[in-house]
Amino acid sequence: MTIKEFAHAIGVSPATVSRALHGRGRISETTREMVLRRMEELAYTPNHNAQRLVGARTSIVALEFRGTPPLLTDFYFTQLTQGVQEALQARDCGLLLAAPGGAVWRWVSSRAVDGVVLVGGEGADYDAARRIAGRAPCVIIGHHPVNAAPNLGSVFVDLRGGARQVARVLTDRGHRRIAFLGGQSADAVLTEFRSALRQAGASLSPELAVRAGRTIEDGFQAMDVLLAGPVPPTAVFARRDALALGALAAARRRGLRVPEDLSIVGHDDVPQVRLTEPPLSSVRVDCSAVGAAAVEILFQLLPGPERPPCPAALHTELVDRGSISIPPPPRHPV
Amino acid sequence: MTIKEFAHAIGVSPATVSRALHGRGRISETTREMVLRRMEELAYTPNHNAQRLVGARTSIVALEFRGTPPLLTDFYFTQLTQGVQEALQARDCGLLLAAPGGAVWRWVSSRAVDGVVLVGGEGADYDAARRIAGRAPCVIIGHHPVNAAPNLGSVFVDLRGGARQVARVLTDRGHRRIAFLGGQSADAVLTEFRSALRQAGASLSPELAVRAGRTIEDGFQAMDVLLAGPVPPTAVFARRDALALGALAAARRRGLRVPEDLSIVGHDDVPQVRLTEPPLSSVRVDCSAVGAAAVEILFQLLPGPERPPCPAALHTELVDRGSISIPPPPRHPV
DNA sequence: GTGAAAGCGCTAACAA
DNA sequence: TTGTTAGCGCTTTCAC
Repeated sequence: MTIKEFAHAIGVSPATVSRALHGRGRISETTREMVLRRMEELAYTPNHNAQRLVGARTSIVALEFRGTPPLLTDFYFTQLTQGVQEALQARDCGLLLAAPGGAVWRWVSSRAVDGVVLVGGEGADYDAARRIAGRAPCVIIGHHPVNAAPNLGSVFVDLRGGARQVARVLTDRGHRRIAFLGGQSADAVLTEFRSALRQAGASLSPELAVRAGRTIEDGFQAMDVLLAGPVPPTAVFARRDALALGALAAARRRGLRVPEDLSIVGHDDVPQVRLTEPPLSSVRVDCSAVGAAAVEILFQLLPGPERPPCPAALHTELVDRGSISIPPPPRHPV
Repeated sequence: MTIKEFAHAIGVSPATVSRALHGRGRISETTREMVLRRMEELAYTPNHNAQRLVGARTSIVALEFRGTPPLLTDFYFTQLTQGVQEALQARDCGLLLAAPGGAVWRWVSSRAVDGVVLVGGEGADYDAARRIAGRAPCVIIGHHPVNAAPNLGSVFVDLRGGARQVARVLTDRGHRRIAFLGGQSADAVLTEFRSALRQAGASLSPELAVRAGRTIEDGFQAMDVLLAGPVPPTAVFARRDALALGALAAARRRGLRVPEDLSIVGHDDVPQVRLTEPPLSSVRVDCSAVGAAAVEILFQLLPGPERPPCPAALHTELVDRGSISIPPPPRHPV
């Protein structure tokens, strides 16, 4: 049923129906109610495409994940998506899940969506974001605030807090030989962890900062090598929980007790870390909140490109579940 | 840029541009190539809404999850979504992730999408599916084939194979006292498991068929009660991996070895079951394939409501990782 | 093989 | 307060 047919059926003009529908324009409360009521009865729904064609308000937002495809990080994907989903739903907006690899551009340029949330992987994604922002409001989620640009907002997870906390807890309990697993050398977690250790009078030995991959197997390998070294670490901080799980397995394989012989801390706090024995301590990132924040910013951007976007920061914190202990007495004189 | 402006800019009529774009209608190869080339140059993209308004081909499909929100089952969500996503991408279609609770109806009735994949929870969802099918092609994913209806297809996971396999493996290894955790009494897994046990000369004692919940904690509680009984089971089949994980914990708590003292088999094969010691055997369901199959069916439905839809079945199979053993020698005379 | 024109369903000026 | 009308950008007959 079209608006014309419907309007005719209830004895008003299309314009009146439209006005009743949006509350805009002058219309009497009586007519408005009548139209709305009969809309229910006749099950009339306005055509979404026609509405968008004439430039109606924003109704669909696209979400795209850049960067490496999810791994154990499925949790990340689920949580973030759910956060975005719920926030959009509260605003009566739909979520278009764009395929990885730049599909979002198609939806933006064809005006199928009127906003974009981009989950950034690496640096190059910022260029993509700026390009998109030229066409529609865009919010990029990353680990760093983005230079303000018209139509471009950003939400970033400030990874430093959690890293600092881990450094503090480990050093406080007396650890001095501490390892770090995973992450690029420019990674914020590593950087912050290293400097926090230094501040605490400890330090991160170069041979204990391992650039591992992202799987459990990677974590196992890396930890196994470390434990085979002359002076193995008494604690390890893994940039991803998967690596931490691998480290746990490696320790077990060598007959080490966790946390008595080796303290382990992960990062991201995926559900899996609660299943091990002992449950692993991990740095929590509230992905759902990140998604919600992104939508929040996006809607601040909507009024127009004039408004200067303000990057929103979310912080991380250590959740200690008991895989951290004091270091064991040295087996070799150091 | 509109088609009019673009057409004018390259010296042809809008109609020609449209023809070049779709390959339909009479158009010379030369013009076609020229238009396409200049489209790239001038970065013209047709307006998606206008295209849909005039009733163009299908370009967006909605996906909605009914039923209980994901738990440990996040994996289910991720995999299924990914399967749907990839299949749609291959057909150059977009994915609208509808909010749980019926949001999909809005997108269908407003013609924002031209197809729907519904992931059913309980029975009532079939009515919703039929209602949707009245407006747009719809495929429902469930555990049972759906009565053919115009415009309505179905993909179902045939749960029987896996259940039968579990029954066979357990009885073959000599188990006679076997427990079942979770699931409604009408659940296909339970039904099939019971009848397969019977065929093998074993049986499922009523007191060992426990209607547990869906969390790890639920599994722990239920298993704990069973193990406290006078003649505890030597093997347990859990309807969900979460329950199996709980059962494992309960066994551990009582000092039982797995699988020597208690064999455990889960269902769904979520990644978590590989992390335990020993890794749990589980019945695998290929959710990604289910999603892809749904899209496949959906596109068979598109030509029109005439075509009779044929329910697609996917089967389950046991993945044995080593949490199944022969039963321990009886501690009490039976 | 190509162009002109009608119309998809809606909103927003402008009239009444 | 309500109705009339002119497009929004596209596809698709129908002429040429």
